[in-house]
Amino acid sequence: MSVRVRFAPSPTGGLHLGGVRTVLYNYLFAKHHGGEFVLRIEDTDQTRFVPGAEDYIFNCLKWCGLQPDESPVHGGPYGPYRQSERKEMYRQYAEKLVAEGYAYYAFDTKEELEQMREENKTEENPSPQYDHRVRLKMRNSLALTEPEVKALLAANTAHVVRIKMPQNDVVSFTDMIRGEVNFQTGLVDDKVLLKADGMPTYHLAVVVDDYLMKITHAFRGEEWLPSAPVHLLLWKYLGWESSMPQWAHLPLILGPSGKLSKRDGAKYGFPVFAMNWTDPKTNELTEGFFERGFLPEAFVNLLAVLGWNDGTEKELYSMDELIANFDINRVHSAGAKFDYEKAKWFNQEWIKQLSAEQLRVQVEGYFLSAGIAVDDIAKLDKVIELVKDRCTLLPDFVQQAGFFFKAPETLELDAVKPKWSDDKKQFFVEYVDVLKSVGNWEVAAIENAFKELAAAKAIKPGELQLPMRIMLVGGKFGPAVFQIAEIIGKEETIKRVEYALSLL
RNA sequence: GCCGCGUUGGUCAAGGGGUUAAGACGCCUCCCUUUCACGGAGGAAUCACGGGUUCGAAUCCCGUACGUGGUACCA
Repeated sequence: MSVRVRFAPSPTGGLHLGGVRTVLYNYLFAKHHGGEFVLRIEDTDQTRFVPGAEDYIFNCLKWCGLQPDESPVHGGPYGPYRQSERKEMYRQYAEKLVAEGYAYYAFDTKEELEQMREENKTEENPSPQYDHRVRLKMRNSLALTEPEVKALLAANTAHVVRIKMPQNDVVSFTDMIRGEVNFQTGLVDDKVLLKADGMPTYHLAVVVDDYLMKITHAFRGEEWLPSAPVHLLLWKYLGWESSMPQWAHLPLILGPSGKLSKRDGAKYGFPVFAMNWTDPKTNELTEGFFERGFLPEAFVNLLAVLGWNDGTEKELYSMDELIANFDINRVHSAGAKFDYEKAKWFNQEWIKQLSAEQLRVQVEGYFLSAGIAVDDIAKLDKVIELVKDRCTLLPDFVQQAGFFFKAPETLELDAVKPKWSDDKKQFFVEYVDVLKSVGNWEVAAIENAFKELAAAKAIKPGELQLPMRIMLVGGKFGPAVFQIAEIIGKEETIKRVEYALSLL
């Protein structure tokens, strides 16, 4: 049977690191086994609908190169892929469970539930559950008589369907990452399966949809582990046990102080979402890796090895290499703290690894938004190749290479002035004349002329190189000066030197 | 509180009874480079704690501590 996995986000906001990594592991596992990766939208909570969130998720996946084989926009044989559009499919299963005694109707109002929690609340038990200890005291089809229940139902009384968790049972399963995990059913509450509005909760929906969509392996975040016994029981009660997927609960990605939250981004200065997300209600912007100047190759790479390794020392992987090497059994069971410094290192490595041609479009984009026009693609490629070793994030190219296309607006003259002298000024005045007569404009000629003149004036060339650099570049950075002079051309070199001289 | 999961340098981590306990990021020193990087050579830094089991424990078992998640008609 072909491998089928799914990622099931709820479209309520930005897609953060952990979410992308969950998609990634799903995707890698599916592709490694030649299977399908399904994207299902879990939008059963109508109160949390956020416009734009679904499109946003697709954009992020596209940027990351993690395209689903089946989804609301890609289609597929098991649709619809939006749970809100599958609403009618769930009720029958909930009813079946009630009919067979595995679930029951509950008519408790919000107020009644609150009251129950309030009354049972003690210091020892700050969050009382709706479970076997209280269910017979509540207003549900277990506690009420049959005529009472029928009457309530006939009167269209708002009600939910809850699972009836066994009082004394142990549910266990083998997690692909953690091994055997056990739960005592009596400690788990009677989760709502079908809400009063007819929508299923996550618990019913995952089981029904995973079954209907023929999912073979279910990977999700560790936060789902505590409700796993509910899902296991549902598979069993619905009679689908033999087609239950294999589970893997992925470790959490932590921030500098505990669970990674979008607040950490603002607080510690690093992005936590894949792409920029602006909350339509609060207008609050949470920064994304894309906008920060990360390459998708690097983003995927760093996420892949945050919690997984193939047992070798390899750390840099292309998507194809990840697909070839990924093994869910080698995923760590412990949560991993996200390290932005290392994330930047991955990006730097990928910038070094990609060719100028592969970086060109993105670099040009940053140039354009910085007001730098690029007229010559061959020149751009040459420049990218020359400076990419000193760029960590894509916007760094503006600083590191912008001066090849546009004269620096400000010169860091403070780096020159302390050691400036009339002799040095005279040197540059004469050097400009020499440059004007250089016929063969290339590094060797420019550099030799420089050194010869310096020797003639008995000034160490090294002391003149920094001023020269500031004149051409504006600051103390960039590739070899004469290399820069060659690329920006004779006319421009002379122009920049003369301009700088006018300021000194 | 209860339940689940976890715990190897600051961070990511390999190793799963006998190792000088890999490697990477970051940090420090030096070399290269008369800029900044890249690159190269070194360095500091680790098995949470306590009991077992064993000739021998980072590795297996139990307990404790700590972290983290769950305990919603949210996912």
